[in-house]
Amino acid sequence: MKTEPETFGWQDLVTRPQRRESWEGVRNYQARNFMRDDFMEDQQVFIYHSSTAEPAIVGIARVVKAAHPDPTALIPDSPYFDPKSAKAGASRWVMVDVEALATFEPAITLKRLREEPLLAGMALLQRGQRLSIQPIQKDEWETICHMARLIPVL
DNA sequence: GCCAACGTTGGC
DNA sequence: GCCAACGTTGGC
Repeated sequence: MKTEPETFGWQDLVTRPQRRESWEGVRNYQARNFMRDDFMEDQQVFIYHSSTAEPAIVGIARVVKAAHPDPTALIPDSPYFDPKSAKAGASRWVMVDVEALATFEPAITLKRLREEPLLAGMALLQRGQRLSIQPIQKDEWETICHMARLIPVL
């Protein structure tokens, strides 16, 4: 799951009550469908910082609540307001709730990801890939988990 | 700030 | 339903 740390970063998640937050604001159908169809409770996800000086995978979170309607689509003042949802009277977007589990120390930079041959096929690294929610293969997950120390968040 | 690569919109 | 114009993403 990508996020811009200036808006909502790993440290923000870690310092939330119970280290949990609703992942609101995803406004792309394909990304939404990944959350809706593929995100099971207890599943683990990588959190990635984008649009920052050192883009990197920064930690692992766990899905604590599967996809449910994202109400920010109905709030006119929200940056995630969606007129079509408002007109229909129901949000067409979903969010999942996640809980911070462990921090990569050091964070695994995009540069290092690109340098790892085993990750050549990883979705994130493909040309033109911009989705804020992306699938990852089990072997890619394992490879990445071994690229840095994992410090449990507590 | 540039710009490639998409995704979305809306006139027809 | 096509597709040009426009908007967004995100690394660099």
